[in-house]
Amino acid sequence: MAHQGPERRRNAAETRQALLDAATTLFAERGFDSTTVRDIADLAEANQALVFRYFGSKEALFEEVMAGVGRERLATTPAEHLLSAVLRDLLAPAADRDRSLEAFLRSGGSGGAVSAVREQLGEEYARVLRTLTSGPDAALRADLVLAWLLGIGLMRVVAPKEPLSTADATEVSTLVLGAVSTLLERVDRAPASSRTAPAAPPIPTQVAAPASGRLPQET
Amino acid sequence: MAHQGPERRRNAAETRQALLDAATTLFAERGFDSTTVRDIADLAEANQALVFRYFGSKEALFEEVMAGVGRERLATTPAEHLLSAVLRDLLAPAADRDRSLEAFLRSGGSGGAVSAVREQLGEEYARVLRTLTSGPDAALRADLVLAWLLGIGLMRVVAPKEPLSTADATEVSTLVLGAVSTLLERVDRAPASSRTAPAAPPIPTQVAAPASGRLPQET
DNA sequence: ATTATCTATAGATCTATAGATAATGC
DNA sequence: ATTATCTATAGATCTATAGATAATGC
Repeated sequence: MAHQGPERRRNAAETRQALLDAATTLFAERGFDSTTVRDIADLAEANQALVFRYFGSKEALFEEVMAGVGRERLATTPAEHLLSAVLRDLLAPAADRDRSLEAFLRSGGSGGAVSAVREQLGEEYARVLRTLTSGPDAALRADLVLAWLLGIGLMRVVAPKEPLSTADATEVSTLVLGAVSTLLERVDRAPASSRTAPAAPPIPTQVAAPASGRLPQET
Repeated sequence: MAHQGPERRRNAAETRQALLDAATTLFAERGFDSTTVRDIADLAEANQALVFRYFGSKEALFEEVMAGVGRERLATTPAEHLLSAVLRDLLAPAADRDRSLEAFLRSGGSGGAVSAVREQLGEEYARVLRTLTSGPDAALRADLVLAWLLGIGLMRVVAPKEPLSTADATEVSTLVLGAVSTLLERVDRAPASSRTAPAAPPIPTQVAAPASGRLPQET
């Protein structure tokens, strides 16, 4: 019950960040609706009114959470590794997982701004995945791959179900990447378009090496 | 604003059913948290207190909603058609869709009893899908298929994303069933088990004929 | 003096219950 | 007389704001 960790000396920037971190954790664990502003402030060991001072509203705070980690990875991961990077992340222990995806999955019931942010993030992932395949229905195939990733996240985290929720990450990746490469490569339906669309780059069917997303930046 | 539809004469059974239907619709559209008991009563044109009289609590009402349509189909659909049946349902217009799946997807942030019901429904689907494949990791493969279905539902309904959200149902089914059959059939990793486990039944790769779930029962 | 933080509270919910009312069946 | 329905409200939230307090930098 006692305070723990180093006392923060009055520092707006640090307090703001502590609130953002606490919000990320709680939105991921309980979703938007079930998380109260007071819970967030308590976890951050800050005053509840500061949430409004620093972010304006609970919804604006959610937007900022969703704009965080996930987009960093999108920007730094090459397209052909995105799939295995997301899979690896999804299958990692909760501590070093990208919590914004969980927040996404647990906030399906919230409307308004929350809903808008959710859809926007989906667009961004799909755009990158789309570059992995070609042909007339490339976008649809890419969406299906994204859907699979979301579904796996759902069954590992939100509605945990054995054996998937505790299965070995490599085994899951192998199965998924195998089936996905089938899905992305079979473009033999419209041979006429083989000249318009260049061949899609091959999808690595093994788990990629750890991404650089979390490495400290060096000069 | 005026009442519409035939006035219900005092009839507990009918009122109860009207509340259950309204709850199914609203839980599917907004999730558990964002739906209020008063919304449900209003849609059912009933008094708010009757929700508690007939169901006990909001959570108990949710449990009853989730126990409905989805389980009917589970009981009546042969395993080898479940996959395409769920797909067809998922891809159908909102009006004749099984709303309990949407309620499931939109209630990821709710804990307690709601969470328990969610996990239980997942178990039941997975158990049926599991019969479609064999080998040491059959259960894992079945989970992955279920995850895909959930993810597709998510991107069609909860976080609608073009082109998947409006894509032709048959086209989606073809793509998914093709990739899934690859996933389920490749059991060549453990040849020793080919004697213990009988060959899995073939997965139809076409959309099945309309299920019998909604046909009126004849004598 | 500036500004990060805290107190107190308005105002709007929401679930759930107790007890009153009124329509039905005998 | 029975019981389906309604009124009124308790009690517990929750987001958000206004204004007070107190730690920092000059």
